[in-house]
Amino acid sequence: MDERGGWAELRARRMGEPGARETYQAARLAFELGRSVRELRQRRGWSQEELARAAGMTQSAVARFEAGGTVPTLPVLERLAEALDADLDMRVIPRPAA
Amino acid sequence: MDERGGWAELRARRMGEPGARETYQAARLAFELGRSVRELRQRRGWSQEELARAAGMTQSAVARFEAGGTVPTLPVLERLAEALDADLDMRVIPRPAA
DNA sequence: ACCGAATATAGCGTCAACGCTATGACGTGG
DNA sequence: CCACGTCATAGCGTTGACGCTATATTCGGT
Repeated sequence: MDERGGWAELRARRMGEPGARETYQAARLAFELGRSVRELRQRRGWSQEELARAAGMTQSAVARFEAGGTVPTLPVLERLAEALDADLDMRVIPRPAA
Repeated sequence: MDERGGWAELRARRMGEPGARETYQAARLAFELGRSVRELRQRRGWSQEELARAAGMTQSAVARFEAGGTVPTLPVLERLAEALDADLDMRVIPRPAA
């Protein structure tokens, strides 16, 4: 029954929980951010540990983040972006009033 | 000596602390996000309390956020954006390799 | 000056992200 | 098969965002 535990499981459960639509969105965002960071890292040929060092954290933290295990905070995102020579762009964009 | 305390003070101190450049950036981001949210809210003619209700929180929470008193988390940002009929856009943009 | 609405602060309990160390799982080259 | 590098998990203490209630401050209107 897919009882492997771990972050993937955790994430999946969060996304599935009803009534947590916003949390769902946040988890989704976290996941996508994780993916793009991983991509940038690999493009540089860096190991998680190298990135971790550059961003001032440990390999496990990077792994957790890339896997979408937790919803990251802005400071962490900022540090990762910085380490990857990237900019963290965030904005609240009003939807076109129908 | 401007010893009024409060979030503005807190924020200013954070931005000023040396060695915390990432935290500085995060605080800056938080501040700007707060401003844009406030703008959207006012454009709608909403009070903090109205927005708070729509976003599932209290007036004080909205005030704290708009003032940049704390670095907000993704779920909170998501809920605020949702309440304001807006989308939260985030991406890690690699700087053009010089 | 008074009143009521809107906003800013304060103080506090709770909970999840963060950061760490250690270890497991996986793969590859010797 | 074994050593090694990389990534995934686990467990745990610390810290700060979050959410609340209550109160202070500000401001416009009468």
